[in-house]
This record gives sequence, structure tokens and C-alpha cells, in this order.
Amino acid sequence: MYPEKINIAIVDDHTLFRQGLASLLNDSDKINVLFDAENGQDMIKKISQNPLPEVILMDITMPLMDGYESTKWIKQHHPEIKVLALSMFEEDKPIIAMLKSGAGGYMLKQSKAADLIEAITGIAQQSFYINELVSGKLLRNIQNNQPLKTQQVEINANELKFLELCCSDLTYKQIADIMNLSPHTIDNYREALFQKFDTKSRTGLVIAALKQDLIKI
Amino acid sequence: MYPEKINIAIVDDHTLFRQGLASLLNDSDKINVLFDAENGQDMIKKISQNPLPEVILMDITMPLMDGYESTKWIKQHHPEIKVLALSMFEEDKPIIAMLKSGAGGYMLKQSKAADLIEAITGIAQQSFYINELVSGKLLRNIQNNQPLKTQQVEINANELKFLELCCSDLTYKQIADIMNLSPHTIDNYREALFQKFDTKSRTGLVIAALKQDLIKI
DNA sequence: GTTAAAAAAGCTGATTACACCCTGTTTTAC
DNA sequence: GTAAAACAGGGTGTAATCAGCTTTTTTAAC
Repeated sequence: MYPEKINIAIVDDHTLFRQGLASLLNDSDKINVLFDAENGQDMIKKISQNPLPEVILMDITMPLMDGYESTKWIKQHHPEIKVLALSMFEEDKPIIAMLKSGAGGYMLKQSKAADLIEAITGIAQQSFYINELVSGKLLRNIQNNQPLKTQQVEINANELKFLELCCSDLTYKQIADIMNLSPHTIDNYREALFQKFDTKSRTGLVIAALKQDLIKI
Repeated sequence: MYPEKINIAIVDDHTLFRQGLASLLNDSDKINVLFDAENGQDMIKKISQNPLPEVILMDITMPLMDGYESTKWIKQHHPEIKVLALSMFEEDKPIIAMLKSGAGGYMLKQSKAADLIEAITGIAQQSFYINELVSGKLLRNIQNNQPLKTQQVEINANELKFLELCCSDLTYKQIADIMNLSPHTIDNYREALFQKFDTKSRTGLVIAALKQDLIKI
């Protein structure tokens, strides 16, 4: 009566989630979990040791090799495998980035099991699946058509050091002393960074650097 | 041969994780999952509708009623129930905060199923369980004995608005215009906040406010 | 209701650091 | 040798910082 079960793999660094999900999906008569892996590197190893899955459920944030890289690797070496991204985050950026990396769909971990199974069967047949919760955001993003990531700014070690020292009450003169540079050189650094970050004040500089994860506080 | 299974409940807003974990744990001959809930409010409802569990696996970040509040409620209304916090984060703050709220242990979602079952049985018998990964951090924190949160600074709505506007290239004059206040009043705000945050510059102010989670960027 | 105390808002003026300029030197790479 | 980069000096206008003070509003006591 039923067609063949869909063979899948699960890649997620949270062991409890990974194994729990495998247990849950194996209870279904539509899904068969071939193997699971705790990051992209582990996945690459296990793909060579197991039959190829039809669908891979892919977490995004993982150590060693994250979901973006892993998905790209899949699409390069086994383009017939469909990737369904699975994440906690409902933000635009990771969703779009995963789809750009080659994922055929995106599910939230808040989803119900039945919806996930529907997504897996959907993606297996049609190569893509976008659920409603996410599609609204997608549409908005595509319509706005604004570049997703403010293009990463290239900075060197000295500029980074300067940025870190900027996150304080230190005056530029004091920063110059700490970095063993002339205050005028610091001026040059500042102006260069103002241009790069499109800002006009030290505060704006710090905020921009923080937003781009260049510095931490 | 085996003793009675341990009755537990799972509280987590990620449906897939919750149900997957339930499926996984129900496969064990030591654990019986009585019910699950997607947040603290749901948990309170279901506790009244089900037999009392011995142990509750509790996520921290949840909508409507988070892990801290939920654990406090448990300890107030059913102090005999042990709470095992379950989270992705290995940071000090949430761990300590959950233990303070009354949790008897803390497990990372990166853990293995066997470790979780060990933790559950451990906490059921001894009322607490701290795994090694986390205990190192705990010890460090206790040894350092530094206050976990720099004592919260009290600020009013206007000061908060001002702080938010400070995170920009806007000059104080422009901020005064936006807030419909005299630039001199802005001076007063700034000076008051400089004192509260023990800083001397706009940059220091923004950094301090960010550190205290008063503003987001 | 009056009134004193406290808090918030507003003002003046002086000093300092920041933002921005142009120019020149040293270092590095090809 | 030349070009690019990093570094450095001098100088200017503006915004930020800071101290001290007055006025208005709020709070609370009487």
C-alpha cells in the first residue's frame, strides 16, 4: 500500500535533539533515518559509509563545519540529495543564506512532527518546501530586494585593535600611546574606518563593528 | 528486576525537540514521559490534568513563561518535583540563574541520551545533578565569587530613549530635537548616566548600556 | 490648600576631544 | 625605481564634556 520509505539523514550538533528526532521519525511509516551526524565533517564521513539519503535534515549552527558549508558540499558532491534546513531561528538572514547555499526548504524546530514529515515528503518529491510561517518573510525579503548582508568590511589587525580600544573611555591620544603610534596615525585609522563603515562618529564606529561581529563586549 | 520507571515531563517550546526527546526517552526502560508542554503556562495547565511527575526537563527560553519563572512556580507549588534544566547555552549566566530559580541540575542539549538518562535518574534520587562540563564553570564562578550581574542601574523611560538614540551618528543637538527637549536637558541626562554607569564618554555609555542589556543593536 | 523639599528641566560659559583637512615621510612590494 | 601602503606632522571648526547656577514641575508633609 505505502510507497517506499524516504531515506533521510540528520545533521545537528545537539545530540539529544538529533537522536530524539531520529527516534520520532523512525516511528513514522514514511521515514527511515539512515544515519545522523553531529556536524558537516562527520556528515561527509558518514555519507561515504552509508547508502545515500534522499533528504538531509540540516541544522545551521554547528561546530567545525556549519550548515551553510555542509549544504554547499552536498550540492557540489551529491546534488541529487535534497537538504531541508532545520533551525530555531525565524530571522531572515539564516533562512535566506541556507536557501542560497542550496537548501530546498526551511523548517523551524518549533514545528510539529506532522509538518516536518510533510516537509520531508514534499521536498523529496518536489525538491523544495517552504512553510507558511517562513514564506511571508521570504517574500518580503525578495520584494524589498535589498542586499541581505551588508557586505563584509575588510579590516587589518591594527584596525581591529583600534576598534577594540575604541570601546572604552580612552581618548584617541591614549589609544595612540597604547598602540605606540602617533595620534595622527590613529586619525588615519579612524577616517579609514569611518569610510568603511559609512559613519561619522566614534559611537557609530563601535556600533557598526559590533553589528558585524568584528568586536565583542 | 528493574525498579519503577521514573515519571517525567518535558517543557520546551520547540515541538520537534520536545516530541523527539519524548520518543527517545520512552524507548528507555527507566523513563516514562507523562506529558509535555510548550511553555510554563501550558505546563501549569497540564500538571493539574496529569499525575505529578518526579522530574521535569525544563528549557530556559520559552515564550509566555520561561524556564526561570516556570521553575520558580514548580518550587512554590510542588517543591517535591525536581527540575532539570536543559539548554543549548553553556554560558554562566543562564546556568546560575536556573539553579537559583530552583533547578537541581543543568544539562546541555549537546549531551548524549545516556548522559541525560543518568542525569534524570541521578536527580530523581539525589535531587541534584551537575555534569562535568558545566561544573567547571560553576566552580570558577563560585571561586571568583564575583557578583554575577553588575548591580542593575535604574533608569527611566526618557533616559532609555536617550541611550537608544546615542547608538548612532546623531549629535546631542539632533537627539534633543528628536526628544523635544533642550540640548541642555540632554546634557543633564548624559551627566546623570555618566555617573550611573561610571563612564566619561558617549562611547563608554553605549558600551555599558549594551553590557547591561538595556539597549539592543 | 499651602508650603517645603526634591527632582527634573533649562541655561551660560569654558575646556577638551573629535572630526576633517592637506601635506610629507617612511616602509613595503613588485 | 616606482607605486602603494602605512605612518606622521600641522592646523581648523565643531561637537562633546564639564562645572556651576536658575527655573519649573512634582512630591509629599503639614
